[in-house]
Amino acid sequence: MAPSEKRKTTRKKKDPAAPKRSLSAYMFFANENRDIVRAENPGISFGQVGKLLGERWKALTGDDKVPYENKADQDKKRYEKEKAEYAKRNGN
DNA sequence: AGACTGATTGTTACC
DNA sequence: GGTAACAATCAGTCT
Repeated sequence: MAPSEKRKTTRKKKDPAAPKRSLSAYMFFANENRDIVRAENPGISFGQVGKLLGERWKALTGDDKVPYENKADQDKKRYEKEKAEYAKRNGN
Protein backbone atom coordinates (compact mmCIF):
# COMPACT_ATOMS: atom_id res chain seq x y z
CA MET A 1 0.00 0.00 0.00
CA ALA A 2 2.09 2.85 1.23
CA PRO A 3 3.70 3.93 -2.03
CA SER A 4 6.46 5.70 -0.12
CA GLU A 5 6.72 4.65 3.46
CA LYS A 6 10.43 4.25 3.69
CA ARG A 7 12.14 7.14 2.05
CA LYS A 8 15.76 6.41 2.71
CA THR A 9 17.95 9.26 1.67
CA THR A 10 20.86 8.62 -0.60
CA ARG A 11 19.00 5.76 -2.15
CA LYS A 12 20.99 3.24 -4.03
CA LYS A 13 20.85 2.23 -7.60
CA LYS A 14 20.02 -1.28 -8.61
CA ASP A 15 20.28 -0.86 -12.35
CA PRO A 16 23.67 -1.23 -14.06
CA ALA A 17 23.32 1.75 -16.36
CA ALA A 18 20.85 3.43 -14.03
CA PRO A 19 19.10 5.56 -16.63
CA LYS A 20 17.88 7.59 -13.71
CA ARG A 21 14.44 9.00 -14.31
CA SER A 22 13.21 12.48 -14.95
CA LEU A 23 12.60 15.42 -12.70
CA SER A 24 9.23 16.17 -11.14
CA ALA A 25 7.10 19.23 -11.68
CA TYR A 26 8.08 20.12 -8.16
CA MET A 27 11.71 20.30 -9.21
CA PHE A 28 10.95 22.95 -11.80
CA PHE A 29 8.54 24.68 -9.49
CA ALA A 30 11.10 24.68 -6.72
CA ASN A 31 13.64 26.17 -9.09
CA GLU A 32 11.43 29.23 -9.41
CA ASN A 33 10.18 29.24 -5.84
CA ARG A 34 13.50 28.72 -4.18
CA ASP A 35 14.56 32.26 -5.02
CA ILE A 36 11.06 33.65 -4.61
CA VAL A 37 10.11 32.00 -1.36
CA ARG A 38 13.51 32.77 0.05
CA ALA A 39 13.16 36.30 -1.25
CA GLU A 40 9.98 36.76 0.75
CA ASN A 41 11.51 34.97 3.73
CA PRO A 42 15.06 36.30 4.00
CA GLY A 43 17.00 34.25 6.47
CA ILE A 44 14.48 31.47 6.99
CA SER A 45 15.80 27.96 7.46
CA PHE A 46 15.19 25.02 5.23
CA GLY A 47 12.47 23.78 7.56
CA GLN A 48 10.43 26.87 6.81
CA VAL A 49 11.20 27.13 3.11
CA GLY A 50 10.75 23.42 2.45
CA LYS A 51 7.36 23.28 4.13
CA LEU A 52 6.29 26.65 2.85
CA LEU A 53 7.24 25.61 -0.65
CA GLY A 54 5.11 22.49 -0.53
CA GLU A 55 2.12 24.45 0.66
CA ARG A 56 2.50 27.08 -2.04
CA TRP A 57 3.09 24.38 -4.61
CA LYS A 58 -0.37 22.99 -4.03
CA ALA A 59 -1.62 26.51 -3.46
CA LEU A 60 -1.51 26.72 -7.21
CA THR A 61 -4.09 24.90 -9.24
CA GLY A 62 -3.42 22.52 -12.08
CA ASP A 63 -3.45 25.51 -14.37
CA ASP A 64 -0.72 27.20 -12.36
CA LYS A 65 1.38 24.09 -12.36
CA VAL A 66 1.05 23.98 -16.11
CA PRO A 67 4.41 25.72 -16.72
CA TYR A 68 6.07 23.33 -14.33
CA GLU A 69 4.32 20.27 -15.65
CA ASN A 70 5.24 21.38 -19.12
CA LYS A 71 8.89 21.32 -18.21
CA ALA A 72 8.41 18.06 -16.38
CA ASP A 73 7.01 16.64 -19.57
CA GLN A 74 10.11 17.69 -21.43
CA ASP A 75 12.37 16.19 -18.85
CA LYS A 76 10.42 12.99 -19.18
CA LYS A 77 11.34 12.77 -22.83
CA ARG A 78 14.89 13.42 -21.78
CA TYR A 79 14.79 10.32 -19.63
CA GLU A 80 13.32 8.44 -22.54
CA LYS A 81 16.62 8.74 -24.31
CA GLU A 82 18.49 7.56 -21.27
CA LYS A 83 16.36 4.49 -20.95
CA ALA A 84 16.73 3.98 -24.69
CA GLU A 85 20.50 3.77 -24.47
CA TYR A 86 20.26 2.02 -21.17
CA ALA A 87 18.12 -0.75 -22.65
CA LYS A 88 20.40 -0.82 -25.62
CA ARG A 89 23.48 -1.18 -23.48
CA ASN A 90 21.82 -3.98 -21.61
CA GLY A 91 20.54 -5.64 -24.74
CA ASN A 92 23.74 -4.97 -26.47
C1' DA B 1 -4.04 -6.95 -18.24
C1' DG B 2 -3.45 -5.03 -14.13
C1' DA B 3 -1.00 -3.80 -9.80
C1' DC B 4 3.09 -2.48 -7.23
C1' DT B 5 7.32 -0.85 -5.85
C1' DG B 6 11.24 1.27 -5.77
C1' DA B 7 14.37 4.41 -7.23
C1' DT B 8 15.07 9.10 -8.59
C1' DT B 9 14.89 14.35 -8.97
C1' DG B 10 15.85 19.21 -7.03
C1' DT B 11 15.72 23.06 -3.33
C1' DT B 12 17.26 25.07 0.99
C1' DA B 13 20.36 25.24 5.23
C1' DC B 14 23.63 23.55 8.71
C1' DC B 15 27.70 20.52 10.83
C1' DG C 1 29.06 15.08 1.72
C1' DG C 2 24.98 14.05 3.84
C1' DT C 3 20.63 14.70 5.82
C1' DA C 4 15.81 16.22 6.27
C1' DA C 5 10.65 17.96 4.81
C1' DC C 6 8.25 18.98 0.42
C1' DA C 7 6.12 16.89 -3.91
C1' DA C 8 5.74 14.39 -8.23
C1' DT C 9 6.99 10.64 -11.18
C1' DC C 10 6.36 6.99 -13.67
C1' DA C 11 9.09 3.48 -15.85
C1' DG C 12 10.32 -0.89 -15.19
C1' DT C 13 9.12 -5.13 -13.08
C1' DC C 14 6.24 -9.09 -11.86
C1' DT C 15 2.45 -12.59 -11.83
